[in-house]
Amino acid sequence: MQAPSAFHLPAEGNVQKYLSPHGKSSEMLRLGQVAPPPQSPPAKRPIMRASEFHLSTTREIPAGAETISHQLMLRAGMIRQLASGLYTWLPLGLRVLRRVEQIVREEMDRSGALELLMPVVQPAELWQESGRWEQYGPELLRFSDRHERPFCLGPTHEEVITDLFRREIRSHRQLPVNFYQIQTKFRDEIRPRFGVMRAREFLMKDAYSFHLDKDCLDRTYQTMHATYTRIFTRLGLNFRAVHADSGSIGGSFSHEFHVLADSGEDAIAFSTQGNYAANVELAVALPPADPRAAPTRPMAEVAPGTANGPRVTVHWMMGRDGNPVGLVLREEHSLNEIKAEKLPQLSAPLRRVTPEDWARLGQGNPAAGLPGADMALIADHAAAALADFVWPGHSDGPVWAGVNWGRDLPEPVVVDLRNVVPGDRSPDGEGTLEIARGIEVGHIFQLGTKYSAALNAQVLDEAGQNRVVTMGCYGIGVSRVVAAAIEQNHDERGIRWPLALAPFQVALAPLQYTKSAAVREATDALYAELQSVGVTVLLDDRNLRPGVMFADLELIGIPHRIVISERTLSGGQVEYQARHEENACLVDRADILPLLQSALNPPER
RNA sequence: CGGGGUGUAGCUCAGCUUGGUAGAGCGCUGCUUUCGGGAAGCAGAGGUCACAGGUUCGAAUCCUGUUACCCCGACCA
Repeated sequence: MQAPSAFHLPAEGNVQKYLSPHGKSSEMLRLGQVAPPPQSPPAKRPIMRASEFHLSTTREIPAGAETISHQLMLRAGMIRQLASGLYTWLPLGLRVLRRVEQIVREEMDRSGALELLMPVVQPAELWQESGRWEQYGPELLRFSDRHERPFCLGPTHEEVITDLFRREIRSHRQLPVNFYQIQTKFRDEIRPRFGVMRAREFLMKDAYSFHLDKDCLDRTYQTMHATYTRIFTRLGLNFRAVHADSGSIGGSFSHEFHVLADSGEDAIAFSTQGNYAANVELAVALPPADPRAAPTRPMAEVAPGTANGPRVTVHWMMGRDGNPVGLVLREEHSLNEIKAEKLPQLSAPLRRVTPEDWARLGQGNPAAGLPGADMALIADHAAAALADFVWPGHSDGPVWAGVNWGRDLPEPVVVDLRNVVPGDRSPDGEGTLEIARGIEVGHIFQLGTKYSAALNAQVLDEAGQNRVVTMGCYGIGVSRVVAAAIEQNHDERGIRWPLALAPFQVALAPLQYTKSAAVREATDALYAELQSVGVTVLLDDRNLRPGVMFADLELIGIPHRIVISERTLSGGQVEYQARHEENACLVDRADILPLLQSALNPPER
């Protein structure tokens, strides 16, 4: 395209008058009012022909692609890897990415948030001001410009938005405000993997809201919760919003949005009957309903194989005071390190006691014996409720059976220490917990004043006093959503896009397109009809053997396929198959348009 | 950063142990026949065997170093 640089490109609706050699434009030219661009080529109709679209599929499973979404994105020709964690989006993949982006944008706009765009490159000063220049690890990619001034590539934009806010917003009357952007992020992940699922460079929607008080923040937070729910619903994904740990970004209150898929990296627990849902990292394990039973037998040292009774395991952690603390759980339960890290008795980055530590402390490994009364013990509720239990011995050595709290061991501090397991009582009291795998695609936080205080972002309140604003932040991993959608929607033949994400809604698959005039005419006519009612269509004019063409269209996951052949055309029919259906069906040519229109516009749920 | 693995044709891989100047399948180009589920025949194109150094008459192959990518652990949307 040769857009004449001296002129604005005409808006699409006005193209005609500029292009017409005889119409208004020449009059206008004569009148000397508007100089049309010289000989702009006619606007090209966006016919999507497979032969011109660079479909680039492969049969082989690419080496080094572990997850299904990564394999399928490579096989379907959606992405190509440039370097570790860096991907090019090919035309097919970009169409899907844009679909996600557009739905996110529409719903954010609808929520009242305002789109802006911030730089990827950020000056170190802001990060020094917030303290994160030092806090953030090596995943913050730092570099210097030609003047030796330090910069970083933005992994997130709290500093930049807070800086913008403090320069722009003066009065509480301008609040609340919620700014968002859809922008490339860079995190120098230690180990990028799973394709765009965990890339170093990725596309993210991040929003930041500003408020004078917590109530106002709460309202926007709820609005974002509802907005995210709308977004993932519109995307056609099976998802859940769960309570979450607020992680390193800090803050008090947060929800994660997970796309459910067996390959997900996170475990999420949710109530079978109630509304409770939480990341397993955070899910509360209720104490057993029944109190501890009384001891019934004496403690005895026995061989490991002969011990009867419930067993416990002990995790020795370094305490804040430098002495070991034993964390006791039932053997069938696993330690929740997030919960453990929050215990005031333990050192803040959790650290296991090493053999060297024991030696330095002048103590033998207590796994070789029962801990004495001077050893600090913290037990999980479930372990604390045991009686006559088995205490572990040293490797193959003897164990202690018939052990009881208070009699053979000091009464422990009792807390929630373990990961929940399926069948646990739900913390909301309704039903029991189930556990599913999820892929985190969204996260909403109440940040509080962490950044606004550090960067001194204040507004004047009603009383004319300066007040530090309180903030929320709301992220969606846009590029990750694409991969997550595939993890959730695929079969042995390839991708099965939810309609909202599909790169094309309909594929036309003519047989003998270049040989049969009847097929070509019928196909072109159908193409034009579909396009005129706004359906996105891919016309596979590659004249491939049917098997190859079908396999390609199924691999790339187009939801609806119409096969046009002389055989069915002679009976006035075409063949229709939905991607998620097992079999095709014959449809009268006259019925195909209404059929597709109803398939593409399902009634509101 | 630890631990492990792999770099050979566009893709997936053999060849390396035992050194002798590089192969298969798929894909790609041309022609012919085929044409409703990844066709067949014929003819072709395509590789400084990741890079550098060394050993050797001779290195994809043996040695040393470097580098890239992948997998397992701590980070994260």
